[in-house]
Amino acid sequence: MMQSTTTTRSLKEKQRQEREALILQAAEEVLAEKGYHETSMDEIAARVGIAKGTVYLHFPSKEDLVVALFEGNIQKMAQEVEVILSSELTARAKLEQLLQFIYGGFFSRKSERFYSIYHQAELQRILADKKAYKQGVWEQLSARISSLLDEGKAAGEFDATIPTPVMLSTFLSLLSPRSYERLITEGKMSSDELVKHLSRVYFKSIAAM
Amino acid sequence: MMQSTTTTRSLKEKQRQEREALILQAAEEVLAEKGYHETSMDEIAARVGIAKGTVYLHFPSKEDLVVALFEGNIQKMAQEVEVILSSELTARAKLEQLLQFIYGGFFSRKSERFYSIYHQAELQRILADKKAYKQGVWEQLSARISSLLDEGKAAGEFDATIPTPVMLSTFLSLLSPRSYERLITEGKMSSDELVKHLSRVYFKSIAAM
Amino acid sequence: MMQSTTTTRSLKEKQRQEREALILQAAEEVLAEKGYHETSMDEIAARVGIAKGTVYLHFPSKEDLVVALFEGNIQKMAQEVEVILSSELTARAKLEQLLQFIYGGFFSRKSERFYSIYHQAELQRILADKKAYKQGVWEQLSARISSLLDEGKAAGEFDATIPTPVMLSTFLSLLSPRSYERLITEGKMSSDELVKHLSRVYFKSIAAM
Amino acid sequence: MMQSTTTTRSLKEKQRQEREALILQAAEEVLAEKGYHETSMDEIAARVGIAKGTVYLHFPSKEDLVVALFEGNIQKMAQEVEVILSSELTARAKLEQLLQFIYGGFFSRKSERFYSIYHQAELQRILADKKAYKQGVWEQLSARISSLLDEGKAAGEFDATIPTPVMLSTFLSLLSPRSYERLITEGKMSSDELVKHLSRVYFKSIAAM
DNA sequence: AATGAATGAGAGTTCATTCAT
DNA sequence: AATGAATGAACTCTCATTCAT
Repeated sequence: MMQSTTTTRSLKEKQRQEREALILQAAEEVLAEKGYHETSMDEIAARVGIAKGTVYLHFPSKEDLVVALFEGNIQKMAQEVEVILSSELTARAKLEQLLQFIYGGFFSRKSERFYSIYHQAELQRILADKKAYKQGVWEQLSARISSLLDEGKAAGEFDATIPTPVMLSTFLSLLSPRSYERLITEGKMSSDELVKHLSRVYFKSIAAM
Repeated sequence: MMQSTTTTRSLKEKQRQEREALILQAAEEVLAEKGYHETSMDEIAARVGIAKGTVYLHFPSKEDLVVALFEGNIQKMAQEVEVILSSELTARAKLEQLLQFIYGGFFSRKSERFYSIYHQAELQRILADKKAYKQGVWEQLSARISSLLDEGKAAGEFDATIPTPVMLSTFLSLLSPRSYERLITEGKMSSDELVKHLSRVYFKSIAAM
Repeated sequence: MMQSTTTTRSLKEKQRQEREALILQAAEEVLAEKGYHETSMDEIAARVGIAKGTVYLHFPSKEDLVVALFEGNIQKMAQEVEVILSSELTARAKLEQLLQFIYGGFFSRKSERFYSIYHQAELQRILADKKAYKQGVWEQLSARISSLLDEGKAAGEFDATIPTPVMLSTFLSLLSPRSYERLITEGKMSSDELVKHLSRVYFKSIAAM
Repeated sequence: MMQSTTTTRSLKEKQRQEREALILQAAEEVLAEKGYHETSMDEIAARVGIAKGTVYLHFPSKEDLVVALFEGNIQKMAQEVEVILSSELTARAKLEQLLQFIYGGFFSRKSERFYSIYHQAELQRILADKKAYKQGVWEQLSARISSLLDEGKAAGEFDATIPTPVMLSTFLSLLSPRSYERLITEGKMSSDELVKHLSRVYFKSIAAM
């Protein structure tokens, strides 16, 4: 009896979370396609195949919906990045893995879209108000990579005459693949090849002489 | 009489163009501040100090207004770039000048805003429909730089084992200064210093060995 | 067996009526606080501690719920009034008792709220459609008091030159205590004192000369 | 030239005010019929024969619309009342004029509706937030009448043993004609007759003995 | 040519009501 | 019987666009 209740509850809870995931997924799709303002709650609901009101059972507002979308994605990304960064590799190897993760694992499967959404200026404005995670996650990542670059300099791997912020920025620009995207989507090369080239070019650029 | 009319006409025409410039300038400001959808025709008109209807005498729609804005900016930029590219310098020197132009001349004065607007995904969608100039200008620029890189390879300046598209992408990412912007605005370095560092890093990365 | 069923049934029936009473009570509270349209079925259910759907098992609609609320209150009030009116007192004494009942007994305990709800224009509109009880009860009360006033006139207690409808209206306005309420809630006087003053003033106003 | 501009401007301004008056009038009608929450901006606009958006050109929100409605009415009423109260009459005569004004002049023409709207509890809640005028006008009126009653007591006109707040409340209840309304609308008597009766009854009730 | 009042489609949001569990 | 997730009509408000003046 008790079990039945518990079972029922967890079943419902599971269904609830599944639906929430579907909503987030649909939102992600439409947002990537149309951007924040041209995405309507009606369309998100329609894509999931539910009524508009139902979306509001899960997210109290359109803003909250996209915030949840980002928090989920950023959380997941941050965790996987953390695994890489806390491994026992050289600075260079960690950065290479990071690139591989973004382009191969994370990016090409899921975050192609994530990036395309995340960089929408309209969303930046919305998310800016809820800085918590942005500073809490993005800034953290920046700090971690800066340390890594400094370690590399100390270990004689990297060129100490290049300011770390410059190294960081050029690396981050590799992680926010605006231009590189095209190379893959236009079929000029595979993501593996691209990562190989970018790694090589990047490490050559910052290598100690 | 005839002359008077002509004079009047050209005077009026001049006023008209001045006003059009004012509208474009106001639009640029508000777009940079608020993004496409949160920019209202009302506010643009108000900033110029004219009536909303008057804006429509110059541009048939909000979309056309921003398209005109970009066409103007891109045209100007393309011209100046052309001067650099058609000079008698080495490939490397041309690319360095290009960077200097973006960060020093064009970027810091005017295109800080241009870039912040241009990268708004909402606008990309709008502009995508009117590909004409995008392909006509951006693709042209890409093609010119690709040739330049190939020349450099041929001249033994650049590393021929790096695919030109990769070189191009990394160079273009230097021209679309997302991350680099911060370094300047946060006061970590001057735009001159930044360009120096970026040039050095970039050419080191693609240098022939 | 039969008895057990009956017992069970009456037990359930009793529980049902208790719950119904709780719903009505909760509805009364929220309606008094927020008015009809700002009262949601959700909040009523939440206050009772049951599900929204359960409320609909007792009342087929929000409208029906408030109609039931009034019918209950008016019924109770009518009964108690009837006791007073059918007693063996003089017209004046009956009217005094009526005032006392409203302000002391009924009003201060329960119908402060009843009145505050009943006078909401939004509810009047709803109730107007279901005139049955309104005419059936309120009009009845009016008729009874009119008779009483006529009796008083006949007995020489009241001033026969004042039209009975006027007497009735002024008396009814004492029973619908809009302005008088404040005197009590602002602590200017007790409800007993207020009734004493109102009685005195009222009977002075209609006294035979 | 200048005159033409001025004329045009004042003409437009006049039209604007006329339309604003039409909107207020329509709002008044619908509000009286349906109450605040069942009144939609759509319906108000439809009654005026304009688009919904046009209403928002005159009033920034539904709330502001009804606030404006009341401020206008209360302002007008307050002015006329002030004329009466600052005249050179006896306390009693002033109060009689006040009654006449409400029932004859103001009430029967315009404020029958005003009262029916003003007493809607839903509106009270809205107006409560913008107390300014409520306290500024209604409380002022109450204070003025209290003084008047005190003057009457001092002059031996009124019964000093009745607390002024009680006198005030009974008088105010005459001014908020809930029950009296019926006497007129049901054709039992003219408003003149009603005022005569109410005056007589009221002053008899508070008369010094 | 210039104005800005007017328009109305479309957005986000709420909530009484229904119904599968 | 009881639940509460799902529904969708209806609401307020915005703003690009039009057009009479």
